[in-house]
Amino acid sequence: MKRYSRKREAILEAIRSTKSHPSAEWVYAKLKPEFPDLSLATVYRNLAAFVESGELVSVAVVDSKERYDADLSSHAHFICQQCGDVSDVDIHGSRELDKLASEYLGAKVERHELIFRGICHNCCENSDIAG
Amino acid sequence: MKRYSRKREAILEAIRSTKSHPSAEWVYAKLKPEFPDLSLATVYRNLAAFVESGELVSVAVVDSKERYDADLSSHAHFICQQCGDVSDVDIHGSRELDKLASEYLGAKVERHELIFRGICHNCCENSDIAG
DNA sequence: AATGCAAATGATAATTATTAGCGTTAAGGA
DNA sequence: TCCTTAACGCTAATAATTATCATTTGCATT
Repeated sequence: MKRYSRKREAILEAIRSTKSHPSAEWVYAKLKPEFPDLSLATVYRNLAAFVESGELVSVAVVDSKERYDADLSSHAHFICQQCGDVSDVDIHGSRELDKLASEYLGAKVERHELIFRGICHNCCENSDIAG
Repeated sequence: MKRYSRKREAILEAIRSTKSHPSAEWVYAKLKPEFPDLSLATVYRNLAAFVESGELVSVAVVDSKERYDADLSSHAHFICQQCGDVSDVDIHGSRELDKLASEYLGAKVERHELIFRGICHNCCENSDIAG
């Protein structure tokens, strides 16, 4: 039977509170002050459970670290190759695409993800100054 | 100065020889018989160098393992969530998309990747038999 | 309120892909 | 042939994630 857990709730809320698509480590650091006895394992455990249950989505792995998103609407992402920042791109993927791919492959296509890569606005400016 | 290396050539050729989008480990296993003194570190080193130089592309990380592609044309991929198989989907991404995202973000968008996820044809059939 | 069961947790050891360090080998210009 | 150093093999190190297990705690039942 599934039981209530204040920490679990806080972990979900932490992801929901930001558009930065955080990592497990980020969540841990954010909640540690409020929950001094929080264990990193609990963060990993709950994040995995939330992805499993569909309440969170894994967006990408950036610098070897998995990044999560609580925004379940179909949208694209941009990843800065310099600073690792992950941001939303409001281009909505159509179910049509999944259908197209499904017919092409003869597979059961459940979803797709669209990821742009490049250098973000901030990093562009900074390299301007440096260069 | 860059020097010739038979092993390096073989590593690139191994990736080029298949549409399976192999991992470093796969390349190592494939070449080990022909090069008994091949080191796994050499495979990793050369794969990273090829990605750096643009001769290979990193497609995705599947089951914690990085997967490579020698097909540099812009195309999408499908990843089976059951068996980890990675296959091509001949939907070509347009430069228009990158431009759109670039304007949306004010960033320098270099490329994008489109990844479909689901259950591949084979795994669908097998689960039919099993169920 | 006390009790009992199993879910949830904390702490930490284990796992594992990848990278770094370092001494050796060998490509290829002089 | 000699010399420089790129490329290599070997292996230790790194680091994110997972597994293990003893303890804690939510909550249904008494």
